[in-house]
Amino acid sequence: LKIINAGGAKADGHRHQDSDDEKPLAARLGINSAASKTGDASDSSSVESEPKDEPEHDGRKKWSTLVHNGVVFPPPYKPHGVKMLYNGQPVDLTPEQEEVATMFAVMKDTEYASKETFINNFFTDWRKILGKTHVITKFELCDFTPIYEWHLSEKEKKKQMTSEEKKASREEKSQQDEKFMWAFVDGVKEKVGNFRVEPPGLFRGRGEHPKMGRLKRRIRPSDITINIGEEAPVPVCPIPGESWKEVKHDNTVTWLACWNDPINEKDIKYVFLAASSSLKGQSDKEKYEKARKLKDYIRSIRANYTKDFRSKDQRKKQIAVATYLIDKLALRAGDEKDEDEADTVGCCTLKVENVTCLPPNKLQFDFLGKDSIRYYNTVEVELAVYEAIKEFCAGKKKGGHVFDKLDTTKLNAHLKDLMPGLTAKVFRTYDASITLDTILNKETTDGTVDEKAKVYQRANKEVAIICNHQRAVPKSHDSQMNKLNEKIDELTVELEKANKLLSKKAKKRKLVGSDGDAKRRRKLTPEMLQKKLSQVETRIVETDNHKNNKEDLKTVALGTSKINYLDPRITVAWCKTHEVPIDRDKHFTVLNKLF
DNA sequence: TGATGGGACTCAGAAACATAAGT
DNA sequence: AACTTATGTTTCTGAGTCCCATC
Repeated sequence: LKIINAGGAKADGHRHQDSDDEKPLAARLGINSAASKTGDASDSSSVESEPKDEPEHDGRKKWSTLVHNGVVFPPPYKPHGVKMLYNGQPVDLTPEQEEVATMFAVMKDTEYASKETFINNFFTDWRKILGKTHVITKFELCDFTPIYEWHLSEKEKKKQMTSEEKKASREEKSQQDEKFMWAFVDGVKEKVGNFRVEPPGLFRGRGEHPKMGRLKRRIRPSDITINIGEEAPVPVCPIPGESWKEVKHDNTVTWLACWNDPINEKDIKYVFLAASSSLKGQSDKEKYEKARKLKDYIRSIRANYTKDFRSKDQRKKQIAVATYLIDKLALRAGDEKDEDEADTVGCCTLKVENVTCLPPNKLQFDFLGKDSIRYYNTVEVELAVYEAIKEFCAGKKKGGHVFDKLDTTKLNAHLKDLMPGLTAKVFRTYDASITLDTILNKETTDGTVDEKAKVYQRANKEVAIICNHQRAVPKSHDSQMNKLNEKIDELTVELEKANKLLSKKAKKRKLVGSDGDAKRRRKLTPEMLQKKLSQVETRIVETDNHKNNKEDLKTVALGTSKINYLDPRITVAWCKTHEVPIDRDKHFTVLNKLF
């Protein structure tokens, strides 16, 4: 399968995928699924993993004892007393009213501040706090500038603190947080992830979220459920006179505390352990293990869906085509979404306007996916798939689902029949592993560690592109590019100068003959000049590479794939065989210990 | 049998922050 | 040595996936 890039708004120019998908890994990893356990540890870059199944764990019980200290609440609001203007006049606000006004004022230089939905939602919620009789009734007459300026000066004050002061306040904070940072799971000290309760603020939904700007109210102890071992002391509620909503002892879950999301009361926010904890590490490992297992099944899975491309059963046909897309393009499953969320789609929820059929057999995808990130890609597909998509779209009006006989439940149920535990998202992990492994094996050469690290970054980049991990162009990008260009110009001038000097000397030398004395009298011998010349040359090349690399990665977010998709076992094995120190990367250093 | 909704977990990019590199 | 700036890391919290119970 060839994916022809049509040049997206972002992440353009480098989409491609190997048609030989599973070759490199399959060749070395499991030949047959069950017996491959011992066989696959032999190869250099294959991965050592002993699936040490914890016999204790029936899959439901997550811990036997759990001890922790609960959560940290944000400090109460401290009024600043700076008066905003209404219709040109300063207005008095209660601390509660001022708090919300400040939340808005502070967002002045974000995109949100100029979005209608955001403003409307904010103003509606604020007016509830202002009360019906308050002078403030029209947003247009509000002037938040005084508060914004107060905020700027506060920021400046913070910046002006000496590094000792900064360090001191940092240490004080971490001392306060210390007891909340750790939990004991079955007696083992583990890091807690987000022990801080989310502070109140204005909701910052991604994309065109209908609820953006709504007030996210303050969370109080009476909102919070604590989950802790039966034996463990219940954390003291840190706010005097208040108490927890509930204390549970549920060892089938891993969370330490939870509360209902104030924006969406049916959603729950959890306090979990950090990624470095063994509980998280274990499920991470299971994820990668499942992706590796898929290699043993992929051939038959592909045969299975290829057969169904022409099925008379429309549902079977849709499952086949959807699976094909998920396999080839690493699309997300695409759950159904609520009306009051941003309008985004995944595979199962693709709408007819998201896919364009380009004869003879190309499909152009254009839709907003998770986090409202645009997926824009033109792909050459098997003719049967092309025809099927055309048929699915035929006669449906805008907004209609391409896969109307399908949802993620049905799709996953079918995948489970093909391989135990298989779900749609496993294909993304699988794709990432294949890509990482293929590139590392194909492109790593004997060279410096830096050169090898560049190869790794290339692989990381390709995975990010396949997963469509994009980022906004960094604010400083243009200025950085300009600087690099200037640097290159400077160096080029220097190079030319040196070149001229050199040829002048060569001429002179010709005239004088190869007189050693004449040479030595000069401060710069031709040899020295030559050396300088090549130094400048390499610096130009280096700077140019650096520049191109930066431009190349300006819209690619490498972090997400590194953390969630790159199998640490592949990385660690590669580091070992190519003598790249693992501790060049903090993330893999941590995971190496964990895995 | 399938729709609906709740629950728990992974995955997501931005922003804040810390540190290293460059001047 | 003292800044400034680039880069790497952590925090934050929103947005998905997928499972299960219920009707």
